[in-house]
Amino acid sequence: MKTKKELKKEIIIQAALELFSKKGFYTTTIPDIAQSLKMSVGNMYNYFKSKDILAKEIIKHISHYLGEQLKSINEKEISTEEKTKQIVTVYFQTANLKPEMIDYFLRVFLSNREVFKEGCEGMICVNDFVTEIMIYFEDGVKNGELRDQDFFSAFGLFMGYLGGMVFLKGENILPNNLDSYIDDISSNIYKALKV
Amino acid sequence: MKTKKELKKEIIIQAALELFSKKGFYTTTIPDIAQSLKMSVGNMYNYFKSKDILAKEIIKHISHYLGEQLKSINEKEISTEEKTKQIVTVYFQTANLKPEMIDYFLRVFLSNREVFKEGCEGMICVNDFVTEIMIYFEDGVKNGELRDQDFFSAFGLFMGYLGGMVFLKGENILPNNLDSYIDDISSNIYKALKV
Amino acid sequence: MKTKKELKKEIIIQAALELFSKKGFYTTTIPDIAQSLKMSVGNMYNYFKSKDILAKEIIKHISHYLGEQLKSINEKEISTEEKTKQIVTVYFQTANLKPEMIDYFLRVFLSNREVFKEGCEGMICVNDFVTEIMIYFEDGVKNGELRDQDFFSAFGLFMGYLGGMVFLKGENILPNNLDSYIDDISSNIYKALKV
Amino acid sequence: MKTKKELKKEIIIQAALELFSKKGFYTTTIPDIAQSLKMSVGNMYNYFKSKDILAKEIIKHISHYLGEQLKSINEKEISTEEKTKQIVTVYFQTANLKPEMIDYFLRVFLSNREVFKEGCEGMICVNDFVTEIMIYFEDGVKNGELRDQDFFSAFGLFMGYLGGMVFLKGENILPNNLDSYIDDISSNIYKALKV
DNA sequence: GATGAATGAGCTTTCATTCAT
DNA sequence: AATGAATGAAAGCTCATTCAT
Repeated sequence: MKTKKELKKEIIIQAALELFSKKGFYTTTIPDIAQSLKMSVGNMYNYFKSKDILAKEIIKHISHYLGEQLKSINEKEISTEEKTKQIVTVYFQTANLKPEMIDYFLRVFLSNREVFKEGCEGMICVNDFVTEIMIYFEDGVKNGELRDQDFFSAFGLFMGYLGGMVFLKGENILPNNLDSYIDDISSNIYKALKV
Repeated sequence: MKTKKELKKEIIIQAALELFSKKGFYTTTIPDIAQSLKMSVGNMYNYFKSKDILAKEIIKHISHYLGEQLKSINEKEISTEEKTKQIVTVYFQTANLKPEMIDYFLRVFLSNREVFKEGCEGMICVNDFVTEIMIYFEDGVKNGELRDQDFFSAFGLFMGYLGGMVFLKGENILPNNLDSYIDDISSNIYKALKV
Repeated sequence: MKTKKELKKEIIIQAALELFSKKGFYTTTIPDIAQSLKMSVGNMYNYFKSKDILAKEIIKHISHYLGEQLKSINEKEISTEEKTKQIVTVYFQTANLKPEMIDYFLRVFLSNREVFKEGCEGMICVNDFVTEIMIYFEDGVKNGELRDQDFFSAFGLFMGYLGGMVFLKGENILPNNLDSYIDDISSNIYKALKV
Repeated sequence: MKTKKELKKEIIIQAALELFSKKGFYTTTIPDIAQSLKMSVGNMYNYFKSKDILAKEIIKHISHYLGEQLKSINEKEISTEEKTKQIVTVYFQTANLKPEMIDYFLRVFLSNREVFKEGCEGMICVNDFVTEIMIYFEDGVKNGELRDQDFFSAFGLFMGYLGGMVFLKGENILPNNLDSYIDDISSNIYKALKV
């Protein structure tokens, strides 16, 4: 069971996540976060020893959340083609319902290497999420639906494509909402990856 | 002919581009840039009135450079399939030879929206580049090779995919060098977009 | 009752007032003020959000102080002639005992309009003080001692004259101390204003 | 006859006077002045060795100009009462036609002591002007119209009063234009000074 | 005389972090 | 756990002045 302290940490993570994703890492200050929680600056440091550490906890939190979503898809008894569509759907749903998560991933985690350099080497901090994509891919290859190409080429396609679309949406460049692209995009991806 | 001042501006742009892409926008200071050029801080401001303005000039510079590359491909009398491959090749070549450009695009321009908000609305600052992708796509549709889908879906695929791969490379996650993925990736993209 | 923070703000106001009036607004730096209080520069900003805001608080403080002095004179049951003399006396006393106040008024507030433009429109920031002069004048007119001329003409005489004398004193141009002029000056003023 | 250099110096003085009086001494930069004259920054320094020196030349220029005006009044064969009125008139006329002069006097010269400390000790830089006021006063005493009081008390009244009125005008506080106050004010002054 | 690039000291302001309470 | 005052380093930017041309 979660301790009181753990619960408060989660509340802080959520508030910080929203601010970082909206305003950027460097333009969000610790006082900003504290104030949004009506908490004192000093007390924040009782929960997270530094701004950087907080940032790293957030990306782990996001990775865990997304990983859980994908896991439940991977466990279904459906074709890889269908899984592809469901993953795209879940990703866009998250972008719609919890846009701060995807934004954080794209604009904070991927962009501020210096912050995550120590403590998130490789893909440590997004392990939960990457692992599930890997499982999706390997299952697809095993069951004969997907070509056995280099995993990273497939991963780059998947993540780059989806990230790119959410990014374009965030810039108000897309004429339609994300959902309307689900068919096109999952079809594009599946065509690219299938045998 | 370029004035002395214009030449110096380009030298500054190059130095700043390298530092921003390597260390990030907020962690690179004007003194950093000045020092790397053995120039005084004050004099920097004779060329660019603010750090933000410098950042915007850089992205325009990059967009122009990439746009020119793509333009020469678009003008060739070759199939869209071949163009696809050449675009991927040029992009990865740039990522190899001038990695700071792609990095800047991915990690500075796309991530620090507050910096580019004013002055780069929509895609103004990357117009040269986006236009060429648009031409590539429309030509492909016209000559019957590509499906007539929403441009942004295609654009997101292209840019997200390539950006994602370069990103993974930057993280030292890819086991092989970028060139070795050219065939896989251009083939994946073409499969995704063709009729 | 005053909070600790309010008390500290007053201490800062006093220190800044002394420095601004002695050295001028632009030639006094925030580090100067902080150092005179053995306080850190950053902490100054916990009390006043900017140098300009500090300057505005100071003039309000002075106006309030002088206003209170005049108020107690206005409330006395004495002739306007006597009031005139007492006002001159109080003004010169302040110039002697708290010269920084009169100096600030003359040399910082009246001279650096760009600083006080926003937030001190009209006479907002010196309202307490001006109001009492207005009451003095109107009472004098009502009781038949003073001519009913345009208030500003009378105000300009009063304030210009007194300010001018203090200024001359500050320049070490006056051969005698201010007090020795009280009779001459209050008599000059009264002669100028009486019916 | 004036040399070319002297003429150019006067042009610079006029431009600087306008800017200093409008924007203040510290908020007007040498580039500002140079630009307003379409002159290079470096060349400015061929005429005035520093910003401070320029400021001092300007006040001497103003004092000379006003002194000439007063001199012509002092030389007239008219009563001191009439002279009083003419002096007020000339002062207000200047405030209307060349407001930058009076503004400079009030807001730059009188307020930024640190600038004029060296080189304008006492009243050196405004000697021409003060001398004429002194002559006006002494003549008035000699011919029996004015009381023989301390000169500075009279001077403070005159200058403080007039300065105060122009100041109030500059603040848009006076409901009427300055000319309409001439009678009131010269009468107030004369009443204050006469025997 | 004229130009304007170059210098560098110094300013205001911010902010992660600490610490006394 | 909680507060928020305090610290101090560092950032972006300005500007009087100089100097090579």
